Amino acid sequence: MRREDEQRQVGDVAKATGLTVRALHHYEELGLLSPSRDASGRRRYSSADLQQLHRVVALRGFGLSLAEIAATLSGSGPDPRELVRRQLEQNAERLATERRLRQRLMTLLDVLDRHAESSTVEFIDVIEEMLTMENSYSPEQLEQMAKQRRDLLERLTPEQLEQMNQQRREFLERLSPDELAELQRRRPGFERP
Amino acid sequence: MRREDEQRQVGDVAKATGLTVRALHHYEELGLLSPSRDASGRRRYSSADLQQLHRVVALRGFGLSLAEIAATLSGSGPDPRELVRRQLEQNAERLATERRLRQRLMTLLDVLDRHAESSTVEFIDVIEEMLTMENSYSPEQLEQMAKQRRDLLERLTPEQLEQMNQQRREFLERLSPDELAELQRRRPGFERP
DNA sequence: TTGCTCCTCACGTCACGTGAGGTGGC
DNA sequence: TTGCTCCTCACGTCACGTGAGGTGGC
Repeated sequence: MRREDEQRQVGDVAKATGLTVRALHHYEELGLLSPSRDASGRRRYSSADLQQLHRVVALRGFGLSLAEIAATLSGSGPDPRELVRRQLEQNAERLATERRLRQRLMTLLDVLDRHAESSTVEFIDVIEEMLTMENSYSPEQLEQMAKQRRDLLERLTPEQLEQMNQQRREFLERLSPDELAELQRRRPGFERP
Repeated sequence: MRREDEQRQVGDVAKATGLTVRALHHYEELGLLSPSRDASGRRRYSSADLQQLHRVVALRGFGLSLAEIAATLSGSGPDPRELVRRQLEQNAERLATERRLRQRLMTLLDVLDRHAESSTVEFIDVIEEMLTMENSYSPEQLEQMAKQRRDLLERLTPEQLEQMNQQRREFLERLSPDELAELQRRRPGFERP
């Protein structure tokens, strides 16, 4: 019999769980796991160790930090419901952050696609323009604008696209000389209508 | 005249931008910013420095790392469109991760709310149960289950809640002795129907 | 003897936070 | 002289990644 007591080595555990050996060492350093050692000093994971490890992995999967996991498993952490609610709050914040970023990126991509010759210099110019826009418009207005743009672009026929270009030309023609100068100052490569 | 050439000190810049002095030092260490120094060695930020700083902040706002910002501003980075597309991909991944986490957390909160006496021990037990569930059910199934549960809970009348409890009792009665034993093994505090 | 797995340091990552200890400006 | 702002180290954070250099097991 190779393994008398079903004690796995660290490499086996790593393969079975998808964790790295280093991660297992790390969890042990933090006291989350305490496998025994054999005569030669090698770690031996019993089924109880594996169960403990699964708890760690489970809690990590719910977004807890390793310190929070240690507190939870030792019973010194906050009430479970409270814990989960906090995680949900943090998750909601991160979701909101990522959604805002997505809005900004999509708007930026729209602008870049509209702008044929987009060198890096112009790219930065566009970004600065977006910044000033974001400072002068409310987030709701910007979100609405981005949404409309996306909805439109998704269902555009060639005729509609031509119509858009027509509207753009009309928009440019309605600008006062001062406004046009301002636009050209901010966009050096901008063609006159 | 206090400020002859409109050169701001690092503290002024920090206040005006909402960044910390340390962050400004850090950007300078990375070569993102190079304010001049006055006779006594203090940093002086010209309007050109401030513009450069605004570019850094803008790009950071689009999710770029400071190294990516350095590459972009020096022109050695990838094409702007490609850059934005990559950011969108990473953003989509993070969004998906956060949405999955949210599903898991809400399902967990549902289970905890259903479970009156939720000590930490039982909490971990519930989590382990969810883990085995997640391994035996497909993500779609779980998502569907969580969704249904949430939709239901949002519109429950007291009568419907009683009906749910009734269904739960019936479910438990339909279990074989073996299945019931299994359930009790996994949930020590579980009451018999 | 040769691989293979294991061991223990110990530095690196990323964007700063946080003192420590000291100096010039108003 | 007293605050105030500034300066430069330099270590800490978080969850490991990544060698380095060495030893025991099959």
